Amino acid sequence: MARYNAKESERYWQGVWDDRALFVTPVESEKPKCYVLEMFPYPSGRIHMGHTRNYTMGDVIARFRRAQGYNVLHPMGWDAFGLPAENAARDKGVSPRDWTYENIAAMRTQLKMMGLSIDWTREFATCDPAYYHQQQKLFLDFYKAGFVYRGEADVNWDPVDMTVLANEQVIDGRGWRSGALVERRKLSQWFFKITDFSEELLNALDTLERWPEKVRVMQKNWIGRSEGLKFQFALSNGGKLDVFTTRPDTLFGASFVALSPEHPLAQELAQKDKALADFIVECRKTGTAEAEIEKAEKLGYDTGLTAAHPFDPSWKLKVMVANFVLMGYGTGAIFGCPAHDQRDLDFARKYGLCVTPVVVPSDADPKTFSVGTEAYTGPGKLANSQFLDGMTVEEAKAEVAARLEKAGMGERTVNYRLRDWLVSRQRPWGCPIPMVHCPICGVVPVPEGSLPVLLPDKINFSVRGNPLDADLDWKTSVCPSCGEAAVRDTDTLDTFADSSWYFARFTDPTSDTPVNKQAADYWLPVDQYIGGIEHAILHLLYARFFTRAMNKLGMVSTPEPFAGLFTQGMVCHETYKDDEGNWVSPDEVEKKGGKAFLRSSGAALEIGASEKMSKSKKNVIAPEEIIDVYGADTIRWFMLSDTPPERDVEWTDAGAEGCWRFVQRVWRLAGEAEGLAPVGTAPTADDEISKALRQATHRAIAAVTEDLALLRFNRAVAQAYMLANAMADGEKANPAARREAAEALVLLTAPMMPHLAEACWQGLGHKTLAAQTPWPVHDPALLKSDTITIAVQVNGKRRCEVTVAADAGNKTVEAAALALDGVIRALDGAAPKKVIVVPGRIVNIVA
RNA sequence: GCGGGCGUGGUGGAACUGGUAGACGCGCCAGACUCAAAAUCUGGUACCGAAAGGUGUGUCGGUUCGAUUCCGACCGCCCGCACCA
Repeated sequence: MARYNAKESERYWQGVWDDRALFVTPVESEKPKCYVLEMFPYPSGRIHMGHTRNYTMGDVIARFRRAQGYNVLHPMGWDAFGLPAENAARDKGVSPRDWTYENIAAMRTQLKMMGLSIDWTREFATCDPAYYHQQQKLFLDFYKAGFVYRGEADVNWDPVDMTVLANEQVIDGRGWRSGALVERRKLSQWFFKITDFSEELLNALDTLERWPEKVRVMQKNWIGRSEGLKFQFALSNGGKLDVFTTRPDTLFGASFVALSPEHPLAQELAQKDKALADFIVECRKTGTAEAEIEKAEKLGYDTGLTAAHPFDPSWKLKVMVANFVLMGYGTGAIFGCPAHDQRDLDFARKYGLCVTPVVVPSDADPKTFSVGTEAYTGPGKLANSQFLDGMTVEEAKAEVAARLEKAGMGERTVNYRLRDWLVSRQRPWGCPIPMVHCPICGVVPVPEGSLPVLLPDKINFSVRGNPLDADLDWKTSVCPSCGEAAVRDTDTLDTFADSSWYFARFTDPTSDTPVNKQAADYWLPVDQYIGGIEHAILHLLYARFFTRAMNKLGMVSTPEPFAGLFTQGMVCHETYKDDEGNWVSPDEVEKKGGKAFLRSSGAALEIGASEKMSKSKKNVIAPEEIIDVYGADTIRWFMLSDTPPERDVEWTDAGAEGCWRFVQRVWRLAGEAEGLAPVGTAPTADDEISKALRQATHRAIAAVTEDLALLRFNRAVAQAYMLANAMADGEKANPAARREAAEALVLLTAPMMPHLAEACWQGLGHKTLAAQTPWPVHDPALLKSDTITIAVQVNGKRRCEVTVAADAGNKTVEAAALALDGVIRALDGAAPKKVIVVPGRIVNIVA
């Protein structure tokens, strides 16, 4: 029999699917819906192994659910705005638009070679004017609803390139491109009011049952809810100072009050105090580099002001400015209780402030309990605290809160770590913010009828700063309100905005509103979303925020975008280094007996750890080369085999060859079954071998169905191997049973190796397509056997096994077990004290 | 420091809610076919032991008739957050 020609076959079947528009999703359907989505790619120009893993998993689910009778939506698009296009434009002198669309065309071709069952009629790129037109409408809808506001923000400003930089673009305090020292500047910027949704976003995490626990925990920590008390200190200068604390119980242990260097009061005092101003500048320097923060010494500056203790106005606390107090959390001011907070303790020890324990552990004596170099943060009873003495921490918290609230000096509040989302970017390759700045009317939204605000045809990258800002033709506009000359907002939206609602747009990508509610309500939420763990917080949190905001505006009915989330692991490969320490690419390497040599010279190479494929370590394998050699089905099968999908997988040549062998094996097994019995022959099990084969077939159907539903692809793969092995054992089975097994093998592997399945299915004499064939259903009667073999233990140690009738009673099983030679030998004449029989599982004899 | 996860053969990994540890793949070994090789097929493969048997899921202890699974302590690795009051 001829070997399977993957290349030819794959091209052929992809053509057949295309011609029949097999994966174009019908608008109306009586079937239950299933929306399968993988995180859409950035159009870098070529797909990498990570993409093939991600999209293969999604495709398996899409094909599996389609076969099970679901109406499946499985679309694809492009996250097409962003920096790489700007860099390419600047470096190569091409337009970012052309560069992006050329990359999209190249990647689309590569993805199509994978044989993915995607509805390509719904494809769009976020840089399509039609898409960002709707995004601008959405922005204005959010603006009208109060979800968008303009505020001042501290940003990383590169004074040479005259642009804002993202945090990761600042290296050692300098711009990554210009090398200039980055300044912190206060700029007026647009914000999305994600903090309005803090509570909802947090609470709803509990409803996301099909999300990884890990991601939910990360989001929970990111939102960072803490309950506490906000209250006021009266200051010696007559002013008031708000502080936030989660430990109001420790108020009598207070020994100072501290302000953030960025606190308005600190700033105000610095205007008349040169030394304080210098101190604040000093704090700012150490404040940026992340690694240093950990080791940074606690520094403080005594303002000379004092604060009166709320329960004893004669008790004065020093007001310090301290480098460890954050302006962005709470009120930017705290009271320090050194005995029960490590940071406060470090600070107090350095500046000689008093340390009074007010919470004493239950096993310690309040009279002698003291705090040395470690703050006590555990539970205990209050002491040295007047009316709080003897209370538990919880009781004391409530008492202090109640008293301060009653006195009008404070209130219980909930604080969040989450901050509003700054979306302004001084970048030319993004969605223009549809706002106009008028010298008379101020900030005015562009009227809906004047949308979209299109990007200019030509973007000049030779100017300093944002090309949109330098493009006077583009920038100049008129005020929609008064008609006077005005300028456009030259900022664009953070590209995370683009990916925050694309899943909703896919449900009707041509709608002339951002979403078509009817379509969105039919399809949303996404039933299975698949992507990398690196998006655990930002993308997924932003998408949840957008969905909630759209929900509030009545645009979609679902509050959550993704009912099921799966985060797949990375694709890794061994690394190689030559004797000079240079990385060597796998295609220059020859491996012999577990050692690596340079193919060109034969020089020995050092084999390093398996790491995520990356250009810098040169350990990249190009998917198109693998497809070229083995075909798409082999690479798909590899991506699903062995390693659980959430873990990192290592690409190996040997593994790929193993997959290729299996492709051939399935082809051969199907070919052997071909002429045995006509299509549709009812299988019978009139002899032992046929019965065993039929049982193996139906066990495989049951197992693969369950495994695929739970995304346990590696186990589904193992089940397919087992069925193939059973077919080899069942060569003597009757023709109908062999055909049944072959058809099951083909259909069960069809979602994973779809081209091979079509070829085999045709070979088996079918006129229909495997992709349109219903999923096989197992016969429960064939999962049961007449006899079962169970293990027999003596004192918990396995000694032998016994084969009994499946419906044998415990007494029968017990008697059979006790009669076994192995048991008699192990008992060595002793009488069994107790016999435990777990039906169908085990017998344990206690001697 | 805080939070989360993970430790099983030469190797990737199976083992459902405590019930035959090592499914399935890779690798390796042997055999068949072949002039030979490749491909393919068949068998074997946790460790010690000639065998009987013994030992084994990071380490130590506990619960249990029975523990990879549950509990406690420790060791090691990975990920996330990090002066959040």
